[in-house]
Amino acid sequence: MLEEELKEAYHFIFEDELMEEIAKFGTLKEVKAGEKIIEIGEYVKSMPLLLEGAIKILREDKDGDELLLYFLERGDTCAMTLSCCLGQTKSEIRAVAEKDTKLIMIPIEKMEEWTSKYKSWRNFVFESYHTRLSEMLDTIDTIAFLNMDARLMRYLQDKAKINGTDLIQVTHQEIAYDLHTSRVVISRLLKKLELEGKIVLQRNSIKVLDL
Amino acid sequence: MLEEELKEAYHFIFEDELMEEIAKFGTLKEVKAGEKIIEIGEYVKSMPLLLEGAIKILREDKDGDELLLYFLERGDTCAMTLSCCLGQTKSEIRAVAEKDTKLIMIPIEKMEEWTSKYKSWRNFVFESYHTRLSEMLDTIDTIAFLNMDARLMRYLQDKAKINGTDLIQVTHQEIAYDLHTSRVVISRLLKKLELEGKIVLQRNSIKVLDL
DNA sequence: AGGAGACTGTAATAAATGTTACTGTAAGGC
DNA sequence: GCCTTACAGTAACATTTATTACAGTCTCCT
Repeated sequence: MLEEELKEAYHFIFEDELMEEIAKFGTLKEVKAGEKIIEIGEYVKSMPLLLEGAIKILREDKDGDELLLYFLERGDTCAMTLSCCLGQTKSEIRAVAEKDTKLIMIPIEKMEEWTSKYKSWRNFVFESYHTRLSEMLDTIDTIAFLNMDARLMRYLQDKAKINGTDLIQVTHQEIAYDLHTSRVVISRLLKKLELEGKIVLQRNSIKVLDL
Repeated sequence: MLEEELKEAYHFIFEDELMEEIAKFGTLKEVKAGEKIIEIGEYVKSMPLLLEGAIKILREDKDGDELLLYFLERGDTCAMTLSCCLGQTKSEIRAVAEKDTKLIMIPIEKMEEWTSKYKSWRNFVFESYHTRLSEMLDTIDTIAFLNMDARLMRYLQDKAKINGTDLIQVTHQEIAYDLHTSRVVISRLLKKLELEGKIVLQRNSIKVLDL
């Protein structure tokens, strides 16, 4: 069953022999929405391949407040974690399941081995780094170039897309945490977006119209 | 002569055989301070290894305004460019020489070859990605978590470090460009920092005291 | 039913940043 | 010297974001 899902998500990328190795040495991990997967400062002993679900990656400031960096989806791996594995350093980010999620965990010893052995694996790793750097640039653009209302709108759109529905289950406070601002600011801007006809507000959820 | 500088900067990292290949296939490129090295949207046909000098990496918003991402120094390579080379995509950033700079340009065909052939090269590439991701996180922290006065102070310290002197040759307008704000804001904050005894202002230059 | 706690709306105010406008001064060309 | 231009200082004002405070409503628990 693991093999099937693995195949579905990754057989376009990896050669058969590597697929077998992954199935052999990887272990399945299932996480419920909201559960923490990696904490800042932790040593990472295995690398995740995402089979199903979604993960949000967060950064923390010195006061313990958060900032959402980006989401990971099926077929993604966490280049940040990858980076930690290879460098044997502590995690610089926190990872939390956005939905119920299935992962395959690859022990780091295999990473090095596969890197020299399989071209497809090397390409996957490079490709992951590339995607992640692009995503980080996007994050920087959003933070540096956009006002809070535009950031909020983008956040809602991302969230809608990730969850595959325009009805987002989230409180104002949670949004405030992700965008590193205060609940009052979010409530105010959400109300403005509602008046502009872009969203509809309900208790504990938001319907995104403008998609 | 190229070989000597190359050796000085990279012989800790690369095995002898690879050093020879680099010397053979790489071409020396010299850039004066202020000169543009890579432009956004350009296809990159070779990868730079920094021998000497410093490069600043910039991002641009839709109005053409800039934002400084980070500096590169000796021994660094531009993971962003690397990423572009491997993926055959356009550059997402602009690179400008911060000081007079010497580079070795590696043709991209060699990259793929060396990646499978030399372990030290693979490690270098992975290491570069790791460093770059960390640097990007740092940039995000600075933008997202700090006020403009703290960002300014950090900017001045970085710049002093890169140029190896506490007397920075720069105008308020240039700083404003790098930090993506206006000249007036920078002048105001610089004056405040001067009153706090952290810097001394002169025409076209700033002396950083608090280091 | 009643109470506690989470969630939302909103006003009032403060602080940070952005914008416009004007001044004075230094440097370089003629 | 005189003119032009770049650079820096600063005031006045606008906008954006942050903070504090409080009220109203919904949900769940007992």
